[in-house]
Amino acid sequence: MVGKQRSVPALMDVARRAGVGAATVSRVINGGQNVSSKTLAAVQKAIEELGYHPNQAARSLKGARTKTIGLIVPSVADPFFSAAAAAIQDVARAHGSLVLLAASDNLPAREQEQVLTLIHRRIDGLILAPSDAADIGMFKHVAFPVVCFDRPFPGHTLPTVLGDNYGGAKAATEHLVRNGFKRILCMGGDSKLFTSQRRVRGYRDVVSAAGLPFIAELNVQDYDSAETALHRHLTGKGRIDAIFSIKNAITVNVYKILRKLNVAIPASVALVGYDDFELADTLDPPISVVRQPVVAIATRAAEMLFEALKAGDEKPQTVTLKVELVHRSSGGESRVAERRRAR
Amino acid sequence: MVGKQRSVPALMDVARRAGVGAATVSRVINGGQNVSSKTLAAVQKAIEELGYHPNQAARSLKGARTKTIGLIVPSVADPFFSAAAAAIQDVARAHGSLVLLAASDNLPAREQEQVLTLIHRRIDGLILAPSDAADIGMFKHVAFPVVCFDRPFPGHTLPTVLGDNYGGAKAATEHLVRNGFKRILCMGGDSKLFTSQRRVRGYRDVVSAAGLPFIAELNVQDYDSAETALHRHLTGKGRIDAIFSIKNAITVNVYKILRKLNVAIPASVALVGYDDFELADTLDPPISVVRQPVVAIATRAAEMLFEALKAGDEKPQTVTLKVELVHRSSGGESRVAERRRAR
DNA sequence: AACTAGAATGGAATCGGTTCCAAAAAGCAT
DNA sequence: ATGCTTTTTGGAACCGATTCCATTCTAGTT
Repeated sequence: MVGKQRSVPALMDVARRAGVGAATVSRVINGGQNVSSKTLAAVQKAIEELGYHPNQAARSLKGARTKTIGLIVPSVADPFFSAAAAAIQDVARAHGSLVLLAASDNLPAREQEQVLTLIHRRIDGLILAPSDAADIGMFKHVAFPVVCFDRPFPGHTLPTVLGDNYGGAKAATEHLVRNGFKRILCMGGDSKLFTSQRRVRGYRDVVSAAGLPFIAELNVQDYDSAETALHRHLTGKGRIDAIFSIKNAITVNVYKILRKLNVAIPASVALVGYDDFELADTLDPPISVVRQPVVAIATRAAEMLFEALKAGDEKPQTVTLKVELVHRSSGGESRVAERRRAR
Repeated sequence: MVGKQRSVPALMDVARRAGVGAATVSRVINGGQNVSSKTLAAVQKAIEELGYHPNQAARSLKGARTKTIGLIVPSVADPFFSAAAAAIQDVARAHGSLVLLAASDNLPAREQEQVLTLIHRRIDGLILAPSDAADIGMFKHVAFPVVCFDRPFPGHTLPTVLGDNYGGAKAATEHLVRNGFKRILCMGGDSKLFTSQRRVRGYRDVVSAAGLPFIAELNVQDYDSAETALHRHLTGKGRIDAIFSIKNAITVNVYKILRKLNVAIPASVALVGYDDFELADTLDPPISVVRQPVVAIATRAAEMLFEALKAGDEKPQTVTLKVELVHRSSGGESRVAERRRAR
C-alpha cells in the first residue's frame, strides 16, 4: 500500500459539501443537463476539492456502461496480436474505456471460459479473434456487441474485420509465377485455421490456373518438421524452386533451414512469406512478404465496436482490408530484370 | 448483440429457486462455511440450473475484491512488455483475476492519468513499469498493493523486480575486453531511463578498471542518429573496435549500418547487444546479447502482488534477477580460440 | 397580478451482492 | 425430557451510484 488507507469520497460527500441533493450531483457528473449554472459551479468546486471520482462499480450496478471492453486474443506475446492490442487500447482510451485483456491460447475451452468471465464483468463490448472451434452458444446470455477480427466467427455473421488472406496469397503466388518459378511449395499454417485455409486457397487457385503443380506441406509448425519437409522437397526430381510460407514463424524457420543447407535464395529457391516481421528487410537476402495492416485491422474493429455501442445495435458487416505485397528480394524480384536484360 | 437480451439471473433468483435466503446463497458462493450439506446441495443445484454467476460490480461495491489487477507498461507493442503482459496475465488467471491493460507511452502525464483511471476502477492491485518521472503523489488515495518491474519507482522503495542491468552490462563489457577489444563504444538508450543508467555504469566500471577509454553515444534512438554517430567513431585515429549496444532497437540498427558500410563483424568491429531478440541467432553473424529473463521478471512481479494481496500488506523488497550473456559470434567469441591457436 | 409551462431540485427506490445480528434449529450432556 | 451450547438460517442494512417522480422555483404570458 503506497498511501494511507483513506476512504475515497463518495457522491454523497460531494452532495453534502455542495449543499445539494445526490441526484443533482449525479446530473452534474453526467453532462449537467437541467442544472443551474450556479449549482453546477458549486458542485464542480466540491468535486474538485474532494478529488472525487465516480465509483465505476456502483455505476455499472445500476445498468450503466462499465466503460470497459474485453479483448480476447490467441496469444498476447504474438507480435501480430500485441500490435493489435496496442491499437485497440488506443481507440478504447480515446473513448474513455479500458481494455480487459484475456488470452485464449487458441484453446476453445479457454476461450469459452474467458468469454464467460468477461460476461460476468458486464463489459460493454467484446473484441475477439475467435478460434476455429468457437461456439456461439457461449454468447447466449450476451447483451453487448461483439466484433471479430483477423478471423470470422465460424458459422456466424458477426461484425468482422479481416485481412484479405485470399488476395494476399494470390498476389504472393502470382508474383512467384510471374518471376518464372514453376514448382512452388506452399507450407506452414494450420489447416483448421481460417486464415490458413484462405491463404492456401489463394495459392491453389493461382498455381492451378497457371498449370503448375499444387505442392503443399500444411500443418508444419516447428523447425524440425519444417526441416524434414524441406529435405523431401529439395531432393529428387520433384525439386521445388520456390516457397510460399503462409505463416510468420515458418517463414523464419524456412530461411534458417535454407541458409543452413546452403541453398541460395532466391537463385536456387525463392521465398515469399505471409506477415511482415521486424527484421525481414535485414536478413540476407531481404525477405519479400505479404504485409497485413495490423493496426488498421485492429483499429477498425475497435471503431466498429464503439459505433455499435453508440448506435445501440450492430450491423453484421464484414470488412476486408487490403494487404500489401512487399517486394524485397527473396521472391526472385531481380529475375524479371535479368530476363529483360538477357533478351 | 449476439443473443437475446435476457436478464442475467441474480442472487435473489437463486435464493428463491432453492427456497433459501439471500444470505445463505452468498455463503455458498463464498466457500460454503456454516451451511448444512443439504442446503449446500440445493443451492448449488439452483446455481447450476440458472447458470448463475455473481455480478462482480455488485461484489466490489460492498468493498470486496474486484478480482482485477491493473498493468501499466510503456508500450504494449514492445516485445519485452508484451511478453511480460502475457506472463502476468497467466499468473492473474491462475488467481482468478483479470488484467486491465494500460499503456503509458513513457509519458508521465499519461501514466498518471492511467493510474487514476485504474484507481477509480477499484482494482485490487497494480503492476507497473514506472517512467523515470513517475510521481508518487498519484498514489495518495491508493489502498492497494503496487509492484514495479523492469524499473524501480524513482525515489521510493516499492516492491520491485528488476533484471540485473549493472551485472549484465558488466558481463557484456568484460566479455569484449577479454576477447581483446580495446576501444569499446557504448551506445543507445535514454540517459534518463533507469535501465540505461545502470547499463552505462556497468560498462563504465569495466572499461575504467581495464584502463580502456570510456566512449559513449547515449540518447541515440533512431537509425539516422546511430549512423551519424557510428560514422564519427569509425573514421580517424580514434577508431572503435567494438560496440556495446544497451538497447534492443539500437542493436538492430547498428547491425544494419555495419552491414551497409561493409564493416566486418566481429573482425573489424565486434557487437554485443542488450536484450535478446527473435532473429538474433539468424543474422550473419549471429548477435551475442545479454538476455533478460522477461517471463521470470514479470511472473515474479505478479506473484509478489498476489502474495501482498493475500497477506494484506507488502514488504518493499527489491528482487534482482540474473541475466544471461548469450555467446553467439558477433562479440568476437572466436578470437579467444584464435589467439590460443596462434600461440 | 394571476396563472402556467418549464426548469431545477431532492427524496427515495433500485441495482446485486455482503455482512451483521438475532432467531431458529440441531446437538449434546445431564 | 430439560437446559445449554453450537450450527444454520434469513431479515435487513449497506455499498455508491442512477433515475423516476413529486415538488419547488423561475420565467413568460395575458
